[in-house]
Amino acid sequence: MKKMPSPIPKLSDVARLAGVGNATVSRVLNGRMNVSQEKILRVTQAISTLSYSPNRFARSLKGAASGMIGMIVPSISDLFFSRCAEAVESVARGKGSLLIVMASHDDPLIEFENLQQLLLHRIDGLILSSALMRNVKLHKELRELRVPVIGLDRPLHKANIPSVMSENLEGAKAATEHLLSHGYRKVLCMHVKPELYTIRERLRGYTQAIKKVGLEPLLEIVQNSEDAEACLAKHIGSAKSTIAVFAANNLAARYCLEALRTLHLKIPSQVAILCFDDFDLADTLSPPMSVVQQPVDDLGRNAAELLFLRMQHFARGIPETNSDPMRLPTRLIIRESCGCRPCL
Amino acid sequence: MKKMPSPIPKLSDVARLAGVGNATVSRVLNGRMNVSQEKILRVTQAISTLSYSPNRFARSLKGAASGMIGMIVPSISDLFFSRCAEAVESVARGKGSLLIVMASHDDPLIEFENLQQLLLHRIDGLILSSALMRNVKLHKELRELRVPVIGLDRPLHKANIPSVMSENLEGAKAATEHLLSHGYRKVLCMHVKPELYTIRERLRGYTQAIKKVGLEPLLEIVQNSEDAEACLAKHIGSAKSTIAVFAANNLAARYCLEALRTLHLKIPSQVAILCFDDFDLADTLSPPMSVVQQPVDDLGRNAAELLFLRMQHFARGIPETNSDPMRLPTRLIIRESCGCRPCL
DNA sequence: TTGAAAGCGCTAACAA
DNA sequence: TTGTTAGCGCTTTCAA
Repeated sequence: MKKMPSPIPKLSDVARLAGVGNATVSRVLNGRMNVSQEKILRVTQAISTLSYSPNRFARSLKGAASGMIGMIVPSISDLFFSRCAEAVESVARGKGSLLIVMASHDDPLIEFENLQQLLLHRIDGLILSSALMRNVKLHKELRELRVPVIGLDRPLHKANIPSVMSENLEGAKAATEHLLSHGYRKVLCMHVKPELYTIRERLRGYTQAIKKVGLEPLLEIVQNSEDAEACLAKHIGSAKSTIAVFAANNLAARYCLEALRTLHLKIPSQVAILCFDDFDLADTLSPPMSVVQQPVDDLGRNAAELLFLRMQHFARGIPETNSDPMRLPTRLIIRESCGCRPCL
Repeated sequence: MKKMPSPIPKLSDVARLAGVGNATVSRVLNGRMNVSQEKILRVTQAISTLSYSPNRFARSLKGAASGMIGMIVPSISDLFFSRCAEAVESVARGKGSLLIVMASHDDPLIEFENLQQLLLHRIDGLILSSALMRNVKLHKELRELRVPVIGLDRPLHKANIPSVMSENLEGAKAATEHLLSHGYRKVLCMHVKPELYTIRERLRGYTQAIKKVGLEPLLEIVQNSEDAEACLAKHIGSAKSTIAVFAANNLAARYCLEALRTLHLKIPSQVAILCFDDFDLADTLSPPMSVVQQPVDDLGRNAAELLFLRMQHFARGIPETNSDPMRLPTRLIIRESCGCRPCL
């Protein structure tokens, strides 16, 4: 029985059709200079008539880059990370790379497994929002990696890895100062997950602003809307005047919002609120929510661009020079929930 | 100069250390049965002491699957698609596959390029929320693909490809019927992008419900909140009683919500509203929004599982039998915006 | 400027 | 049950 010719054309098919050697086709493919115009033409024609495209596996087996970068984030469906991922994908697309996104669900073990998977697939680089900052094992692993890594939203300088994040401290400080400028004497800070770097930074910013005016910081962890209710009840009890809440992220804001509804408290006349992290309906709520907006797209884009730069350096053997985090400024978006009147 | 031994161990390193032939290592790696217990042990030990893992490129060059599946969606940061993607990623992870997500931005050209990219990387399968249903070129392309494809949210039966989606028509019908059951005589349907299959189906469901009670359907395209305002003003003008709005997706609902706020109209006493697609703060709004909830995770999971099934069949040469869409039921979540009282 | 030929790391057919 | 060996499709010396 005769063997059918493979339906998928290969380099040697192109060579045969063009009447040249394999090496010449390869040279044309890779833009090497030392090929005559005539053969270049013959080869390119053969390529297009066969609609040939090179087999990436064979190339990569020979040492070429895989053309894929990885990204590990706590959650794919979280708006913050999905927007970052979209920005990263967009940059990657421009560089001819594909993006593989994996979710760690904030579990260091899953994160580690994801990392292994990505390495097995020989990604050329990695963007990592690491689940656990103090994970010594991971840090060691990362430092020994044969692949450039950029941190996103969470720092990795302990592993000597550069990262991109928002100015969490400054943003929180500005937000708190804004609330204080309204004259509120009682500004509390509701937050979740204080173990996260970003949250800790925001708490620090809040605390700095509060202490600067000689007040005492009121830090409250809220795990759900009931917590928020209790917290609100506690603080509003004695207050004749408006109290203010700085929510350290939009989950905390959500709990607070639910609590306010349950307690029938008016925003901002009884409780003013301002939260870190913009969210989808912030400007559609009544009243619209004032927020600290993170430059989400820029975070993703910068991380991606930094990564591709590192990958270039890495390929040429240029060592990492600088692992200081890149910090992007936030924007304070004043709407109405903080007590400001709508200004059009 | 002596050549440094490659720092990355290969199969032959394992073989040498274990004192066996390459083929034996390969057999152990692939779980072939005909290897003696003793050698299995020696090989596995050698593997772990070298912490060896096989080179995927070499394997794939030999014809093995790439261990990657692709997913093309209009937007990565859209909550609906990102949640689908998360579900797909989770299934893929369980099957030892990686997921590559690309955004088409609803542009058929980008979608086509993305598809080409994914094919060059030799994905084993594809989940596709196609930007253009009538794209003949794409359909032809898809039918000739050497890779199994599953549609998601948007049908591809014209390309003879199975897909997974919500019961858009039935969900919209039930929602409209619910609004009608409140006694509203004027139930309009605000929508965006009627060219989308899902929207068209929802409009059909709405229309069926309206006609069944002898009313005239009132279909209104709203591109922004000003449109929604105008539309609302027009319909509420003569109405002494409450009017109701069925928003065909959450974007339309958002425009409507903004319009209602601008016009100082009360929900649900003056305008009742119910929308297709749950969204993040639907239950935190005042009043909480009644919605038609899509089984987002199930959509993603089912699409992924269907894809892996197809991939298995495909590998064994079993032809596609059935390209009927799989339709998952929606849930009507009654909150307060439709006029129902809160029931705890 | 060109082509022949030697691998990249793996799998599988074939021999032993 | 084993090991030897010939490729998978490409890139890259090396020699012409």
